[in-house]
Amino acid sequence: MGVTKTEVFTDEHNRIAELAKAFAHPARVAILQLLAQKKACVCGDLVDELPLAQATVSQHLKELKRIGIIKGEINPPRVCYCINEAVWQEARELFGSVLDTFTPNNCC
Amino acid sequence: MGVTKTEVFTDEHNRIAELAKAFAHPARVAILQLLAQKKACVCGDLVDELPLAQATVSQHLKELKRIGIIKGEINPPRVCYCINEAVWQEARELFGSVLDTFTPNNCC
DNA sequence: GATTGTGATCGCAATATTACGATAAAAGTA
DNA sequence: TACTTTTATCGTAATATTGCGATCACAATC
Repeated sequence: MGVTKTEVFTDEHNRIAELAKAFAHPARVAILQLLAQKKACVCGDLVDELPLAQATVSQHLKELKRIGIIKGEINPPRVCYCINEAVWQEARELFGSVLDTFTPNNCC
Repeated sequence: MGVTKTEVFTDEHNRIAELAKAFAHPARVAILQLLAQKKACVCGDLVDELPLAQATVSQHLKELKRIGIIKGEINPPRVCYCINEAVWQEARELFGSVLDTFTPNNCC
């Protein structure tokens, strides 16, 4: 297999998993952090900051765009990437909804 | 390839990515939520709650245990799984450290 | 000592991910 | 039109992940 059975899980669980995937690779964490702190924005600048080939960075950007957490604005010959504020907020809320509902137990 | 170049990223970025992986699959989100809300604890109960085979659930539990976000206590013939509070807190802090440092921009 | 209940592990198949060189695409510039 | 710059995409290779049936391991119980 290798294919996740998304259809048997709730939409919320699938969405949380998808948003978590955005952060589930160190390069993507680095990209998101650079964009969030506005230390970079243009694709080429991100490539300069990251120890990865241009093709690889572009691929990660594509995945982040697919998830929706970033958006790109073409500014020939450059492309400027930015955090999608609404989705960023969605991530905060969904992660919070899971992480904040932990009640310590004495079960084990 | 298929192998992440962890050595070229910071420890923090790698750790965030690893913790995010815990949430990067809907089954694991469901497991973590069940444990956080204490609606299940024993492995068998988790299997009953999830639409996956026992072997698959066990594998996800192993991965969560490897990451450290859950711990298991053997209680023959059962095994009781619980959230590792310290790591749960670590996740909250690290995710927060990224998600809270977003300053809206007017770049694009 | 055989049986039972519970969970871990093995082995396999299928798909996904990561990485990168090479090349294409797009739009401006000479 | 040719050239340059920047980014996307293609193709490929290697490794990782997901899923499950079958089996193993362990301790309790009969």
